[in-house]
Amino acid sequence: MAQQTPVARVEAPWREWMARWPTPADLAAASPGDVVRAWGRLGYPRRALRLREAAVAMVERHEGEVPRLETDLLALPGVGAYTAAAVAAFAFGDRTVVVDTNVRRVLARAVTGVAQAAPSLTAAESRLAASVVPEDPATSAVWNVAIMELGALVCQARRPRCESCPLADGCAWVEAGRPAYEGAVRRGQGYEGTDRKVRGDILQRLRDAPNSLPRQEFDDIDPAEGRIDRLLHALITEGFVEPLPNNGNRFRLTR
DNA sequence: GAGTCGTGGGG
DNA sequence: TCCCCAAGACT
Repeated sequence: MAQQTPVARVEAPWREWMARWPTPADLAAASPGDVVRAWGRLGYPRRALRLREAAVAMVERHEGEVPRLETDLLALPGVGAYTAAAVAAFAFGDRTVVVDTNVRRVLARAVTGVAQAAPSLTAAESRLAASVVPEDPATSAVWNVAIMELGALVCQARRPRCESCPLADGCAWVEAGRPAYEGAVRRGQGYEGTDRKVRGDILQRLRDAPNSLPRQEFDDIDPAEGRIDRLLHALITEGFVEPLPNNGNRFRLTR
């Protein structure tokens, strides 16, 4: 849930989710529509589908348990390098190299001396991150938590709190006078008028509908000819939506 | 490797 | 108001 979504916004939906589906087997038994509804407006709803698929995989391949090995975690749907390392470290205390946006920013500043990390993770960053994780497993687990929290709470993107930072002494960025970022500009995401916005609007209506909706219910979402149908069918292909078996003009979240 | 994929809040 | 950014993953 926290992939690309602020942790503070995740907490409430996460608690409800865990109360409803405490184990992988519980989640695996839910329908795609149920999990997409419970996901609500957290964003990137395909994460909800993948989380459910991961639960299915855990039941099938890991006796309903969350696997401990990073390689097994990586093989789960929706689990990439960051999440696999994070689960192995935070849940099991193993020595992994956790590199998320917070860790990247802390290392960019404290070690490399620049205001922010590159737009996407580079090989050099991965090497740097690996080189600073302590060898001892127990110590490394604490390290991973600490550097990530430091980035989230102190070494923040918009407002670095260098006054209260334990690394301020010896921070390369502070020593350089906190120079502004001069690198490739992250391309603006943009949202209004994009496919993502329209997809989001379609899904929101389907989440809010207790049962199914006729195709015309989406007409006012976007004026472009054919766009609604194109995106609606993409959502069907991706497993979010299904047409009613006996009426192809009505749609609902997948049951 | 660049594009795509949601949504909301803080500066 | 607008813009940036948020515990990334996948194609």
